Amino acid sequence: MEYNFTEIEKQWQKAWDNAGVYKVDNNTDKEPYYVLDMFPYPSGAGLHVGHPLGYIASDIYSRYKRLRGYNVLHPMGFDAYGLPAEQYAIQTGQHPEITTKKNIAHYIEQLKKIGFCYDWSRSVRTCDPAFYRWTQWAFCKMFNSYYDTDLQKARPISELVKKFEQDDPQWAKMTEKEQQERLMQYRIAYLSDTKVNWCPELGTVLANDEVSEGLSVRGGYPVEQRVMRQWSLRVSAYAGRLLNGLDKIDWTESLKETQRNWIGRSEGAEMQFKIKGQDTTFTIFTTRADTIFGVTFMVLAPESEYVSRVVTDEQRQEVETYIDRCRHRTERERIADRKVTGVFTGAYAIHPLTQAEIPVYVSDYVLAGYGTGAIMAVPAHDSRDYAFARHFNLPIIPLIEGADVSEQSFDAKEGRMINSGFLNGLEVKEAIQKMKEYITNTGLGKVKVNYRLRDAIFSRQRYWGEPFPVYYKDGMPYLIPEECLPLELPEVASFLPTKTGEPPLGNADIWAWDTAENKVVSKKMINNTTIFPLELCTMPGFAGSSAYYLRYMDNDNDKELVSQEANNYWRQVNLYIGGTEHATGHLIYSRFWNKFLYDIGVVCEDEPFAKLVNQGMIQGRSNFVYRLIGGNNEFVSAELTEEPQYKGKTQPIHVDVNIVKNDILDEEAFRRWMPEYKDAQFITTDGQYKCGWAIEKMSKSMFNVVNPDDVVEKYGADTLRLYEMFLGPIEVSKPWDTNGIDGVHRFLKKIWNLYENITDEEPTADELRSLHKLIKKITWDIENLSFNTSIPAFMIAQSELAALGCNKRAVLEQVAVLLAPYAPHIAEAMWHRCGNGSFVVDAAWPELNEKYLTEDTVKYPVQFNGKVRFTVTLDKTFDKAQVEKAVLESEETKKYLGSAAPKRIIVVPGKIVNVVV
RNA sequence: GCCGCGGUGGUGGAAUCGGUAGACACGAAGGACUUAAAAUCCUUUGGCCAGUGAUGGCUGUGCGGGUUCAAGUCCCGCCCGCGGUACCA
Repeated sequence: MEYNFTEIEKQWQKAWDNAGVYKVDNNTDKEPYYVLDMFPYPSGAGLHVGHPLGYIASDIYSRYKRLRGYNVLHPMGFDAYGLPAEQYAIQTGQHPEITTKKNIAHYIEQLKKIGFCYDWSRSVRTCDPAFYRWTQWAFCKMFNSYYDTDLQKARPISELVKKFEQDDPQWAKMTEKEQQERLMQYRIAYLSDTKVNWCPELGTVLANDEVSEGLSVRGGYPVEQRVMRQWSLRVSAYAGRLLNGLDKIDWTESLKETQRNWIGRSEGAEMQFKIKGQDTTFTIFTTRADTIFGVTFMVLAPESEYVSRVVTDEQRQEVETYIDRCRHRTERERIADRKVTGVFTGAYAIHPLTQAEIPVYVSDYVLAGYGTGAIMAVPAHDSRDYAFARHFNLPIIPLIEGADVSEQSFDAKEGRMINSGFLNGLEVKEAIQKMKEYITNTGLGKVKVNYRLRDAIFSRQRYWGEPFPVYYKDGMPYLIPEECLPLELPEVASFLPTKTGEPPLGNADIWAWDTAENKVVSKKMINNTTIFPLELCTMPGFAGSSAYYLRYMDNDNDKELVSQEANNYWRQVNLYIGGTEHATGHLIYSRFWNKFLYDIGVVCEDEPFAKLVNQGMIQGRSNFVYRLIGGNNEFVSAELTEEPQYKGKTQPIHVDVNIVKNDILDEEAFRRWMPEYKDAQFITTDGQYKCGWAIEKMSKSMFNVVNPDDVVEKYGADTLRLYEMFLGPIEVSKPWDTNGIDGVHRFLKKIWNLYENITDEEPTADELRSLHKLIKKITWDIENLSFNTSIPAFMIAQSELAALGCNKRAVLEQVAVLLAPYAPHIAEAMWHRCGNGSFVVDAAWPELNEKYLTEDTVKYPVQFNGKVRFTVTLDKTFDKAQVEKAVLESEETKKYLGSAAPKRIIVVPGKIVNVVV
């Protein structure tokens, strides 16, 4: 019977659905195993062939684990808040909720066709009030917590209040507002005036990881610095734990390294400097305390609060002009224009050791957000200080023996100290240590660890996000009661900012909080005694994605984010698959969020994702046609474009890859493709028009987008799944090249043919050897996530079994189970053809029996001086001496040895023989 | 600049612990079946050299060295590509 994939896939998807085979229960005696895909943002374009790559891999792994007897949680949901839907709403007036719902429905439909074993009843979407209730709830918990730096964990803010009441006599005298302001400096979710990445084009602030080279990652619009009152999350408090936690998790080294760099731990010292003639001191941070004798000037960040304190009257005007200029420069301009700039403040610091007077400058190469926003400049040993010193003609004192600083600074931390008083003669590393001891002992400063990681800005001036459960009384934020959650997103007349520049929620009429009635009421009723204005910002994209994996464990619980029982059962994600692009965003925020929930006792694991694999990107493979310049709609076949008569006279044009097969253009389809090509003429060598190709990003404008639906329709879901795996290792980026898909499809046709006239006869030794070779290989592959190498193994098994004419149930049944994780539909049909009534997902993974693999003989490659010359087949039981003897006696050996005597013979039993002549 | 990853036929890739490099697939060439096409099947297919031929020899995993009986795999020094990050003191 012919392999009718359309029928098979339709039939079994329906049967699985009806039987609810993928429903996951929390109450079983089975071992749990949690496999998760990073959930997608449902864009209007739908899935392309690149999206399912990771999903297929995780699906194979999930199905395998299930066959091995685990209770596997393998859910899918949607990261449904985000900019595109809102931008679309602004342009068309279509409510983001409607577009989002439509897009999600489309995604689900596409995903279902591929035959994933998701339990759809556990699905979540971040824009669902039943879901974002818990996002808001976590925010409230963060608002009501502070980070105890002694215990290194979050604790209730009420504990801090108690401490203030006991230890600080001032506390009781403060007004409520003053107390709230003080607490705000400790809360994990806090409000502050922050310098933010403001994107005027998007009308919102962006987190650091949403900005790249001064442009917004989404849209590529310029970003500038602005001070705004914003919500932030105190992620930086967790920097140490986020760093140390990396040692406990099984992620790729490169991803961990990216996070380590992002967290950016650096150990150094903070030192105090006095200002000459003033009662002011300021603190700097340095990792090179040893270079203290080389300090020839100091630099403050333009935003540093020290600036206004130290600046002299004569310099004030100039300094203010400079600061003003810095403020108006966008980050992009700063990056583009690396010219040295800065101004003298007129102030001098006193060198704590030499008492020398050191000029204090302001320059934007010092960042306010890092360390103390002030540095001691050592031009001889820091390239940035060097450039500054050169520009302003400041002295440069070399501190390391033999360092030539006439052309550039010597930044390496090596060599012997000179010009450095009591540090002279020491190696740099010793000098750093000694200097740290010195400043600690003399009280000049203290040893300090700094992190680059900054707090995450948590406000967005946007509509399509989670509302903050916050109202304002006397300018201070208060939470709405927990039992009133979720605070639902209100309707607005317009998705644009208001005329007065408020975020879109400023357009909502019903958006005030009645503290007496505990409900949302009309803004008109605000009286600031019982009815207060609500927060107008919404939460950023990473809010909803930070704890979604917990929700799948217990997704219809309306009492808790996740119950203790469900969390204690599933614990954490065992295998997480997704792209590297989330290395410094989602994967930091999620770990932070999880650690916070761990601190407050909601989850039992400190790390959310035990093992993480990054799937590579699927790139597009574009095709080109070559239009003859000045020709009459004539197109030159690719192989002719370098011929003298056409060279340099053609223009490559992207052509839709869907009308090209194996780089051969469907000429008729091309003429129909666009009106302008209606009378296209083709110049070819052999009547076939050959297209050129290139690897590019998969995108509409390159006409290289391949839709999985089309592949499923043409070849079936099983072929798509197999082929995506066959393309190469899961973690490597590779182009989608349909050229090889026929081979995989042919394999499925061929294996299907084995399942005719199945008998109960005893399998032969050869058949069993084929089977067990396959069991061993596939098991190893899946355990090691090496899915690409399994497909050849299946192909080889198929051809071996076909050659043996195998139709034995005992063999074929097992092959069906092995294939089931990869190609579940055909495997189900094969399983049933073997006479089974149950579903193949409920079968048991085949047991490997090594005894079927052992052979009586070994084929030894025989090398002479490392070159393989021939092979001999010898008894498996032969020891080294017997092998050596057999090889030496062989006719072939005489040929290669001639009269010479071998110097040495290496025998690796079971492997190889090397004769050294 | 720094950090990370990679470089194997015409193409995607395999070689999992240092042990026959190029499995498997695509493409290409030739052939069978067919009125023809599609589908299917068979043969050949890293390069070079010799031979009518079976075959034999040399060479070959980015480049140059090294370790080893043996290197795609380990070590040292380069080159190239990709990704991340960047005034982080």
